[in-house]
Amino acid sequence: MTLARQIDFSNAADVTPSDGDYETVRSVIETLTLEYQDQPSLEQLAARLDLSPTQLQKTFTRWAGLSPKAFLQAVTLDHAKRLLGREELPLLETSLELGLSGPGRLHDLFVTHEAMSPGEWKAKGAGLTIRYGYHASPFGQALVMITDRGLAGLAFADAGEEKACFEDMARRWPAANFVEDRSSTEPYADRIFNPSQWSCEQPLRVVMIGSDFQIRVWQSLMKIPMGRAVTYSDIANDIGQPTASRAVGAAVGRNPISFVVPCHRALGKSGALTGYHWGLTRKRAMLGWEAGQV
DNA sequence: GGAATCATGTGAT
DNA sequence: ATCACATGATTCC
Repeated sequence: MTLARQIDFSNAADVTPSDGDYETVRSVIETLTLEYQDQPSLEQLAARLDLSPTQLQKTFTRWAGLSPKAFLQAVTLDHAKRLLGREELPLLETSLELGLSGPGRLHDLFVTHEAMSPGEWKAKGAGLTIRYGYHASPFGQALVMITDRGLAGLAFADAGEEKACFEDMARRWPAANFVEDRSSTEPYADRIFNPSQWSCEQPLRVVMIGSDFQIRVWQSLMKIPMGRAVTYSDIANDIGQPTASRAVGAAVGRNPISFVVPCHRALGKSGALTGYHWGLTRKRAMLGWEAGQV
């Protein structure tokens, strides 16, 4: 069973599922954004990947729920600015009082989150057992990390980079004890990347391990609904430190639970995608993919 | 308009 | 102390 198949629950019936979708899609997005000036045609893109134009069209649409053309539109500056939603203040203000560990509806994937105490954070994960495993996802190989209190980390790796990806994550909690255990991380992966399983009856448990400042930033990110976006300075305002937008950027960048904590919905004030720890292409992919999940 | 420049908070070394 | 940042506003051409 492939994740690509699970995700496209709307019209999966007439397509052949394939695990390699993200590779294809990634390459198309990269080309499209790198060379958008020469507007490469579907034929040209397909030729480079050794696919027929119709194959490519189908693969892409199955993945995103959006044709390549519509996708491109969904990740332009223009569209990003719309996502930012001029002057409709409530976005972040509304759900301000969530508290640290109360359950709540945080973006469209229902999660409860709790934060590690400052002491636990300072211990750098000492005494903590973290189980991890790799799973296929719409955005490449996903590295899932869990503790007995819930999901603690989610990272992405392109083929061959799994090792580096793991080390990147493990560095964050150097004193923790890591155990590979694919079977216990699998349910999390299933759950996260399958929108039809997003429900509040059994919320996804998430545990945030980070400094006080980082946790405030991440909680703020959780309030951004799917299909919307905010700027780094919006977040700075939300946490009551309006001049700290740059620090916010740094904290967003260190978010260990990418996608679930929707750090890809933070944009520069101009609407430009300014950066992403796991690659700008992936940030575009996530934004476009979400645009197709309506 | 766009490049260069500065003020800026946080966390790692 | 110092430094690198997924920023943003200002100030020059």
